[in-house]
Amino acid sequence: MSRERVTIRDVAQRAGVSHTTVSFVVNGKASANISTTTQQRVWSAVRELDYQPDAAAISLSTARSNLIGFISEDIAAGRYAGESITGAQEAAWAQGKILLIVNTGRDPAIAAAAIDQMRRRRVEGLLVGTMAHRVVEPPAIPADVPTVLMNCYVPDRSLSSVVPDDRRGGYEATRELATAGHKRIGFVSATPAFDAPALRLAGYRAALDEAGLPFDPALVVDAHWTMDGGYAATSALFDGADPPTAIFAITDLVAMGVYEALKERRVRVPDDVAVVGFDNVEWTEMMRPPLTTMALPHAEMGHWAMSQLLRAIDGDQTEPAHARLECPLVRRQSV
Amino acid sequence: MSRERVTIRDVAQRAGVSHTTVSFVVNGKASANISTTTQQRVWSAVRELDYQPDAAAISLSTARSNLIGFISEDIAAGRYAGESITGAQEAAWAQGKILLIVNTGRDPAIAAAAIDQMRRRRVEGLLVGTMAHRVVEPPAIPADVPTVLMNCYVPDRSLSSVVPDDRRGGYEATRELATAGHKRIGFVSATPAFDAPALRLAGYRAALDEAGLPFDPALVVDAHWTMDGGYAATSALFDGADPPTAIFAITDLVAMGVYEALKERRVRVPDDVAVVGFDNVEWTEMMRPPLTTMALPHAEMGHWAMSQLLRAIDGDQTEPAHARLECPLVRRQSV
DNA sequence: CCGTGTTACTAACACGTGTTACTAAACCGG
DNA sequence: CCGGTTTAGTAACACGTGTTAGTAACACGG
Repeated sequence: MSRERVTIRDVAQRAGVSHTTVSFVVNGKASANISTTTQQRVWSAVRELDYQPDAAAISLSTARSNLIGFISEDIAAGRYAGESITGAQEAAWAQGKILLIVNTGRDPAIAAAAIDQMRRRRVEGLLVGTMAHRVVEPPAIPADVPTVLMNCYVPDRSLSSVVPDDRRGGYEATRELATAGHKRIGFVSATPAFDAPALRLAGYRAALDEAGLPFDPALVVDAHWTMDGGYAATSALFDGADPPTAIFAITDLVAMGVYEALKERRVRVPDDVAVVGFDNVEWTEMMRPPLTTMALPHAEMGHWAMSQLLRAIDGDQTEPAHARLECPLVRRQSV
Repeated sequence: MSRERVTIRDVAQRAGVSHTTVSFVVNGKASANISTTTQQRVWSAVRELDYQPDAAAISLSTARSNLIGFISEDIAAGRYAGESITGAQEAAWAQGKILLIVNTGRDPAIAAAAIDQMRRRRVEGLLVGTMAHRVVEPPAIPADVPTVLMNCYVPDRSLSSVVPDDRRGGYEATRELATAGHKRIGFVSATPAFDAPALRLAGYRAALDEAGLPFDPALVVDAHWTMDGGYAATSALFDGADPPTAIFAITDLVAMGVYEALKERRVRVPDDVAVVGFDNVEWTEMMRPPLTTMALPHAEMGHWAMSQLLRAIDGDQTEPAHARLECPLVRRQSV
């Protein structure tokens, strides 16, 4: 309020040089031009006046904003968005880029307005993330701003994207159970419009094959994507003949329902039946027993997406790239 | 990449007017100046060229960035940051302001660099949020950028702040138990360097007083701020003479430990002992029975903070303001 | 003393917008 | 037809930086 802004010209005046010289010194382009003594004079003037270059002026002049847009579907639902932001920021920070974040709350109007804002702000690239691994409509993004999708992808693969490797996750989860000696492994699945279920099922079958176990359709039950769903599906499984000795649950939430059903039947975990979940949500370690589960690599996806984006911005990479990131197995005590 | 940016001058040329006229029309300052027909010509040129004003140029020219800085301590820990962001963005969106978010991860170096960035970017205001309700060092923010603290405050109250009303939360939690007829209400507390414990304890005592119940120090036990802490404290309580019939747990996490200890002793919730938690973390509804708890108003704090900030930016409010926001009781089945 | 580099800078323009001060034309009452 | 007022617009500058092209001073070999 009190004092005016310090501009590059104030610094120049104080150092007794032109503003051009200050610009050269501050931006490190002084190597061959400016004498050492002058550079020192400039730097001390900068320090004395506490000079901060104006980002807007720089953007205008250089046509580089150093801004990265981050559009998230639902930033308040669980930790996923926070983790991707953390990962993305970490990769961006070193390059002096900063994140402009908009939470759309799944409202297409807000999403459209957000993209507009991003264009006005001249973001150098765009990160778009969804909560669940799924296919999305190509967002209405101008072709000249590089974009990377997180946890989702477009049908024609024309935009870079990074997703969790759900198939391998399903494989590893099942293998963990097979390795523990289980012969009858149930899969409590669910069928929303996401990609995860089919992929995890494929991984489940691959692991059975590898272990020489037969695939028994009776062991695969569809549940609702909820705790009650897991409860009901497990009950059905155990009401049938020859129930499983291990269960792979499509989701930690579903696994919670599995636990409920098992407890009700006085079936102990992991002694009588082993359970593996998926997602590694924050409360899995508080389940009794703590749930062994597959972690979703949100932070890693954020990091990968940003690294890829930075490459695209620098022009090092013009073709869209795609990655499937590993879902690490988190061993706890349910197997 | 292909086509050049369309500027205000392109629009002007297409509409056959000066760029000044376009500026007037676009910014709605044309009321008394520009004829209706000219305005229409300008608007259609804008649409035909898909003109988007350059935010950097506007910032430079008007000295208004329409940016709000948001500095968060740990954006990936739980939902708290996501909720505040949602609330803050909601309030900012209507005014065309957008959020510049930095996650410090509690690293003072990053926090300092973040504030530097914010200054360069000419943010119009700053929101600073912490995970736990506590006092903080005044951040090194230039005096001329309005700031609002979320979930924390500075000792001298020189910066606006909004915090949860933990005292009232403790009061309501305890009253809920007293109203249900409980005469001996235990308080499983904890003593980290946050403000919540003392405030909630004060509320607890106030509610006891109001209900005409005596304060018995033996019913207040200190636990670690963990699940095991809650377990140990509860065990101690029930090993003593005359155990409580209800427990107010300082935290949902602690309440989880309380549940554990009660289950082990075959004490049923809520039939034998009622429990109330605090925080309303996402998995409370998955506890058995679902936990009655006090919700932390993160989204509301974000909203309040942003509204306050916008008032300060507009100059409507020059004195720092402070708010304590209610923690709503979320009734489930543990009482 | 002359030409040729080299060193150490600076003048001037560009970036895209907002805004103030000014003008040319039209209108209007007498 | 004339002076004043309104209408409709524009020229020119400001914002703060980056950058290109150019210059003055000096060294140096011949």
